[in-house]
Amino acid sequence: MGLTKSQIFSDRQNELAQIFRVLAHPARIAILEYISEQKSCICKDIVSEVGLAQPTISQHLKELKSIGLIQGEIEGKKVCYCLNADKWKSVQEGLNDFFDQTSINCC
Amino acid sequence: MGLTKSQIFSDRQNELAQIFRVLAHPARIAILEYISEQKSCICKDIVSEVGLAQPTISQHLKELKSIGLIQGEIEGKKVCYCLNADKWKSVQEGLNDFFDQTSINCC
DNA sequence: TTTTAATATTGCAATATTACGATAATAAAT
DNA sequence: ATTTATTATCGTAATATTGCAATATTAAAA
Repeated sequence: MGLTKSQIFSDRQNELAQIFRVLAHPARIAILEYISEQKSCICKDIVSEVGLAQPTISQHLKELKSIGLIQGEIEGKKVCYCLNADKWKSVQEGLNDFFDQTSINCC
Repeated sequence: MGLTKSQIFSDRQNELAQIFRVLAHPARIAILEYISEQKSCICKDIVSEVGLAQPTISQHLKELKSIGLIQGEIEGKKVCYCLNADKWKSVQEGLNDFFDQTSINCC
């Protein structure tokens, strides 16, 4: 079918999966790495750096914004993207909680 | 198109994305959590616990196995699944490296 | 105010993923 | 040997994702 049955899972499970999903594309990894390396993080520069078409990058940026990992500040006709440090930290902590709580209790 | 252009990204970026992709489904989160909670972790039990059809669970288990997060031991006609503790730890460390290295250097 | 530059949105084609019925494979139980 | 139980695989339908050309939007520059 292709339709994830989200309703049978807990909110926490769906939220975790959603975070993983946003990170589950090499272009979005590359964008995050590039943004974090640069002082200036203009969309146009991301396009040339990553090597995908501008609408494609814009779409990936939208997904990263959807969970708050990055934020875009409008500066004239440019948009300056940067990481959201607080969200970045809290996502990392959330994932660590998942890894820690899913302890080993093997057969 | 629907075809990720993996060749324009680094191995590391593709590998990270691949790990995130495998974790990016609530059923697989639920399976990992359930396996870790149980002493015995037979496929049939996962099917009743998670609430998806047996072929669907089998497919999800295959994906989790593909990156080594779980392993299945054949016991007669049953298969006993458990977490791979070493891989679990190394994946967690790899993701933490990514989060730490992607430092904040904002505009 | 027209042009130019930067970014977002829309529409669409192609591939990927999800889910499950049907069926195969395997091994224990009868 | 046949049946039963457990898991894996195949085939297929439906939804999701990826990527980009075309176009819209917005604001600076000329």
